[in-house]
Amino acid sequence: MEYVQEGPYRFRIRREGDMRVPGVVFASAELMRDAEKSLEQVANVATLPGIVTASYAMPDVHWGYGFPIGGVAATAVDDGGVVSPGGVGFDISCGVRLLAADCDRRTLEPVLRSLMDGLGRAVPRGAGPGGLWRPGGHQLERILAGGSRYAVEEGHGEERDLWRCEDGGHVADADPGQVGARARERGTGQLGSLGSGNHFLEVQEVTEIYDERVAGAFGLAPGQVCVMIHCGSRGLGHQVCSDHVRAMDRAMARYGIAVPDRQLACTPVASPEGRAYLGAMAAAANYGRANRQLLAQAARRVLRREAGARLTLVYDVSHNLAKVETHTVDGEPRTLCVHRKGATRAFPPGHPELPEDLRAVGQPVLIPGTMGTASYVLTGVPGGDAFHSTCHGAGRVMSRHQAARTTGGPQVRARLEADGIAVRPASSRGLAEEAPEAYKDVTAVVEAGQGAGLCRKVARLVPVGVVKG
DNA sequence: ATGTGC
Repeated sequence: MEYVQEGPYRFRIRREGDMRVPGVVFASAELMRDAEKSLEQVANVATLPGIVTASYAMPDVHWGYGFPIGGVAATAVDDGGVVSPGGVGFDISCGVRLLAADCDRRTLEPVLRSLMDGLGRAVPRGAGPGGLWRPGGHQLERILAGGSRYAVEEGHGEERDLWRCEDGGHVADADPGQVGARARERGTGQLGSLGSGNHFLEVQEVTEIYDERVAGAFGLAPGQVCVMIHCGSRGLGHQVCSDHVRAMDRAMARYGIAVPDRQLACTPVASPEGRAYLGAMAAAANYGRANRQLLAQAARRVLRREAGARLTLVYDVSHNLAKVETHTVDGEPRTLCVHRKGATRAFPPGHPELPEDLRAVGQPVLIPGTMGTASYVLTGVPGGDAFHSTCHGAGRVMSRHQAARTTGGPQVRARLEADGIAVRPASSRGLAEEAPEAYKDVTAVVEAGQGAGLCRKVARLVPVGVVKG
């Protein structure tokens, strides 16, 4: 796939063939070498009906189901624009929650071992069922409609948490009726669990602040202990995606839509199938939000008991979601369905959807690294391209299989512990698959995002202890 | 990501 460099962190794939818009990749020249493998997918997305401006790729882009992971695509709702489950991904509303503790790393040191043991016991993880709260009666229905808001109403959190959640903790327009029986069955036994793969709960330390004013508004200071949670909607989201991909695949032809890859199955946002998917997706997103809310409560209990520390929510944001938003296109305000898959919303200062106490500084953007490396807190910037979006993490360079062949669980654990990082893994193989060298350099990814004018660095956090899915 | 496959 051919491309031209347009700036130090910007590359363009020229519009040709069935592409309706060009492709734009935000990356350094070095990251572009990894990105090259998924440019075909960036170009395929550019053919979708109603797509506006460009098919975007973030610096951590890699191959995904239909759409690349690290892709952003917006379609015009009033102009036949489509919605595609592949543009959200299987793990609907997968995202990150960051909590700040009222203590620093030094005070934690003497209790670190018992703290990690406590977290290891308290946090359900790994493949399959097992969660903190098995919803009974109409509770699952309420979770699908109410997300974190309902979890807090049921006593799993503080009212203030909701101020610091994207969408106030629950996505409006959820339609639980579009979540099938199988998805519900899978979801009932997994609420309040990390899952597996790159999902984790980490105890971290703030080691660097790049912007004191913004960090202060986020509630972050040097040396401070934080807890970062990265997880999604488990089997429920996965089943919702599978069910609606199948339905759209069957319905697509009736709308006269042809796509270069079946995995791009889509129908107009305004079609019954499009509405059904968006309603089910919002319900799965609410399940994902409640999931992170419950895990945060478990972390709070353990930190209180083992370290006498209190956790305050910094923010909770998804990096797998489609949302109907208003953006200016060619000088006109347009209603767009913005697909962010492995891409994080990054609203700039002054955005009306931000809570009042964050309005002056912008939205916290939470970027999880790998087990052995740093994570970052960023903020949105004025004029940010790609419909106010940026990267979502390091992004894989090695397949799971390749990583497990290269190293073993015990080696990964030994290396991390030599670096002073305590590990509580779900499985040894999983640990090997998640070896830091299987990922890109998260620092290079974040630098490229900032260089491209998509976001700005606020703080760097390093792992102290990892509870691994 | 995922009861790691249709």
